[in-house]
Amino acid sequence: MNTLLVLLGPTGVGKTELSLQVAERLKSPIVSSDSRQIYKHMTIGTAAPTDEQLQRVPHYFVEMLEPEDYYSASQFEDDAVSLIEKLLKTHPFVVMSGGSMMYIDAVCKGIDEIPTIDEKLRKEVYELYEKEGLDSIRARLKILDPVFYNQVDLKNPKRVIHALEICLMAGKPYSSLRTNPNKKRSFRIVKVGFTRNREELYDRINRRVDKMIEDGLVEEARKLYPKRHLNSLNTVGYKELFEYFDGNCSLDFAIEKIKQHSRNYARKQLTWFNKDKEINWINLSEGETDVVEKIPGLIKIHS
RNA sequence: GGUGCCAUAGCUCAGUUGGUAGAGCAACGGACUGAAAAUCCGUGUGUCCCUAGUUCGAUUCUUGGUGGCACCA
Repeated sequence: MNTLLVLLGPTGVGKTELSLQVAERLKSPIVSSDSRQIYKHMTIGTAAPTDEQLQRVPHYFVEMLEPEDYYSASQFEDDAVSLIEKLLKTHPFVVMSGGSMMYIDAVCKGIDEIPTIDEKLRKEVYELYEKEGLDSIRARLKILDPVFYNQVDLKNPKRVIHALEICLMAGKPYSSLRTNPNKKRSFRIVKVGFTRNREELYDRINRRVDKMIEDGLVEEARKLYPKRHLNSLNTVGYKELFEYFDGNCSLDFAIEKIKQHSRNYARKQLTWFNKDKEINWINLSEGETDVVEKIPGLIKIHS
């Protein structure tokens, strides 16, 4: 059966270059599972593949959207699954590479059918939140969906608000839509996770941020500054520089924060990935030689 | 050189009228199903600078050091 090889790992671990080598070896295209590299005009800050790297192997879902375009894990599920099925007709292997946890799970397990919230409703609910606070949102959710009310993290505004939005949009309780599908795909999935020892990973992240600054991240962020309120730009590497442009901190402070937030993000990714028992881990700090040659073996183990 | 102030968590600092201590940030751990690089939650033992004294008991008071800052020479 044709195989989707999922390559994942925390930011800065070295996925991009390794994925290219693996894809070249398997004669596979690369499907990116990165919720930020999917946007245009953010290439430096998201460490997107370079033009040269993009030419080595065909890539999908890289620099595809404008920052103002709406996108979601669910849309990614639809788009990526149908693309992968199509590619697997002519390729025995397709490599999917990226670190966006929810995007990866959306493709591997699927997510529930939930109506898309239209802008008007979202605005209304947010205005209610601004005016009356979270308590009011909670109270409404409790009436519309007492089941989910008891499950949700009531301190997390985004979750509570979103649940209410869904209830209003769907005309039924959010909990009734949460079926935890675990959809079966028409292709085999093998997951390989790249990791490194913490200290080394952090060191790589710090150095990569310095390199981004050298490569012109400040100028890139400056051009995007007018669009700062877009969700796509609520992103490490940009939001800190926007604070600097606002005059709220020095450039050096912003750079330190970018490093720190990137490290925090890497840690969060590892927390998420550690729960996934299907991942075959490769620790790149442990003198692994010829990782690329190891991958086909891993694929066989699971066939 | 003299005088004054300061020395407490990785950092910035609070505090204990003498009963061995706590905030913010960092760090670490966790949650996560249509905005996810988002959003949220949990975790605080540290020679309270060193030394000698007073005391049942000192991080807290006193002596003497050491280091830092300020002012005066």
